Amino acid sequence: MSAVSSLRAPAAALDTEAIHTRIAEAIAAHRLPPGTKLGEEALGEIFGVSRTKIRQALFQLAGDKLVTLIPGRGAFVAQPSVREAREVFEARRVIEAAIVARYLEVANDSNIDILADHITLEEQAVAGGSAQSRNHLLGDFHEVIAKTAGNAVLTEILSELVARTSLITLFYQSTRGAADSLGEHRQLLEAIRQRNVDAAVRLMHQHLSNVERGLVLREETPAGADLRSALA
Amino acid sequence: MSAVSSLRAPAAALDTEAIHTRIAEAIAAHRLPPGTKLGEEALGEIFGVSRTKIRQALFQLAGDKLVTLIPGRGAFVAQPSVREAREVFEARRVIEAAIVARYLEVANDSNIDILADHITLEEQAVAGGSAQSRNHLLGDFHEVIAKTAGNAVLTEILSELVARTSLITLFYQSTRGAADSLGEHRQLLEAIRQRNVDAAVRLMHQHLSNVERGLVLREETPAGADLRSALA
DNA sequence: TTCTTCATTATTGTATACACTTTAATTCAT
DNA sequence: ATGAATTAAAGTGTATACAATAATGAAGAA
Repeated sequence: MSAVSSLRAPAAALDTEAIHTRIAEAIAAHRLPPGTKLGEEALGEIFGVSRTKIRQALFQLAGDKLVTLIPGRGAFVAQPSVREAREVFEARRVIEAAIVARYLEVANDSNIDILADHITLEEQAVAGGSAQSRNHLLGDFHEVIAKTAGNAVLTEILSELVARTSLITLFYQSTRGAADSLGEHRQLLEAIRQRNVDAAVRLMHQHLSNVERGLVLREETPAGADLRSALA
Repeated sequence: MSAVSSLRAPAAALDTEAIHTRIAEAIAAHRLPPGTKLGEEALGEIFGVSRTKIRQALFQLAGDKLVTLIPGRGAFVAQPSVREAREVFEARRVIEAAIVARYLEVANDSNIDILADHITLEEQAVAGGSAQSRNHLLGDFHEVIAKTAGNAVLTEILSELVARTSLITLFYQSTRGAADSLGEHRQLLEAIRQRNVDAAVRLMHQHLSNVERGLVLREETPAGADLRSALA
């Protein structure tokens, strides 16, 4: 590839999946707050594609429950209800208790070291990183465990729930600091190192309940954000 | 509405969601076997809409893992791998164990009567119904419990897993009769009537394991089916 | 001013046109 | 007759045009 082409080329049109990922990440990273209008033409201009691909991506995002489609009105970043928030946390407790138990069945020492490294990253982000990278790493911790546990179906379900959790914690302004979650992750790692299944399951359950308890579960309606600065 | 209009009208164009549902049901009901090519033009003609809506529906179905999208080649009814089959059953055991426990917390006698009525329908279908209605009712049993348990997030996840299970049991020709599942459903109902949580959870777990064990988990590749007769 | 009504504008919903890729068929060489 | 190469057909990927719907704003009446 020539330097000229990389300068002048219109950046090889993104496909539907790439657009889906970009928007999903922007929502999870809190760059697109709940309620934001996702106009098709505006998104198409940002990504340099026609509305066709944008619409497909928005349909997929609606399937992920990250976006709400209102017929005739358009797409908006989802505003999870209090009920939905509680249900997502309960679902996560159910699934992640099983995942952490399975993790302890299959994980070897090197798997556990990878988890420890991840917690080190969390520590650095809590110490000096952006709120965005903190949130991302804290959610990723759960996905790392799931991936090692080895059930791809459960892992994918959890990924969707983690993304929804990110939306929930923004919408219901969490009163918890990232340091609280980090501490609980450390405790969980300790139980894992000791191969204590009961303790690990219990800690995972408590951790998720603590995060849920940290939410201010009242109905509110914040405003939207600027599309271009969030995505471009 | 006049009789004339109902005779002549082109049956009010179906929307994307309706098309999605129709195809999903056809797959779950085994009228569209795994591997069947889902041509966009053919589907558009069947439903009387353009490829635009068909494509949106196919994208959604791919998200449900009922359809596989191969770039440039088109959409095909999914052929779940042996690994995926096992993972779906494990996921169901995890989720449904939690659901049945929650069910016993919230269900009143009238809820349980509804479940009993459902089993009566299963008995009738096993006695004299079509294979199609038997399969549908046997899967529906699990969804009825989930719905009563009251967590919509878990219920929706389970619905998708039940649909995938339907695909799996067709692809890996089950050696079990519907009567086996019916018997296990009856046992489960009995435990529920006695409000025995441990027994109910154990029976649900065993039931799902038995269904999985009834599968012939080897790789195979059956042929496709005729679109029009399955959907029109 | 404030509410209602109507015209205008903007945006979504759908179909269609075209480019490009894959598949199939036909032709030619071996 | 078999297989490779070429050409035609069919189908998917994307953009765009048009129709239908909803949001916006102006004008007029209370």
